[in-house]
Amino acid sequence: MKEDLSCSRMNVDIKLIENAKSFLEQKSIKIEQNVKIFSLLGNEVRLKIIYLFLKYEKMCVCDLSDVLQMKQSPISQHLRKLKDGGLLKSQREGMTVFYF
Amino acid sequence: MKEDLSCSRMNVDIKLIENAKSFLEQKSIKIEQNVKIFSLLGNEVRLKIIYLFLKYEKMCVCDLSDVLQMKQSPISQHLRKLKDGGLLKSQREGMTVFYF
DNA sequence: TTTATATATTATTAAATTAGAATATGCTAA
DNA sequence: TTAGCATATTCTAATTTAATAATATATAAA
Repeated sequence: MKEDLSCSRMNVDIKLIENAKSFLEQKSIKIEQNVKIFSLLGNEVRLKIIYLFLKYEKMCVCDLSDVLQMKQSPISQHLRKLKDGGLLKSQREGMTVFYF
Repeated sequence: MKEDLSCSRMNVDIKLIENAKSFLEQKSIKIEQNVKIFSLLGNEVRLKIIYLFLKYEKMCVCDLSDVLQMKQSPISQHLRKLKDGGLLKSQREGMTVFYF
């Protein structure tokens, strides 16, 4: 065990280290899921989109493009990521696709 | 106004667009702060560190290095980011620096 | 003082993320 | 059918992020 330690300190709590490792192992799925969600929200454009939906219920890609003053392409890409991450849904109404 | 629109749709709700813009403007500081926090948590190593501190109160850089099985340098850098972001504090005890 | 240990910082490189341009797809209406 | 508009996808360039290696700093003990 000792060979794996990063520091040669005398008073290492090996129990703690092993305990902590298995704790992370247990939580690994939850952690991965949360990393995904946090990294989605950790982008300014995407967080703005989420804020907008908390207030406005639904908007189309054009609306978001106008509000955020960005090209339609990156907006569409961000929306896809949010949708893939389960944070948004979409619904087509004629030519227009609404997200909510 | 119309020239700024990304799409030439007929039934744009200009009021909505303008309202949404100023809404984001109002929230901009909060949004920026939250983006920062979310992006800190949106990294697997950093989120694991936070999980560990939710359970173990305090650990030193060596402990984290052993638990996460990573070199001391990246751990130290992640800790600094978390500290800069206000999510952790540190305290030196002799040669050892504890974070909590 | 010198030596050893824990942590921090800096520089470099590799990988991931992002915006925009170009193009493709899907729907509607003429 | 064709034309036009909204959205999606793909590709590329620029930026950001992260890990490593090397070096520096800080503390403690000999």
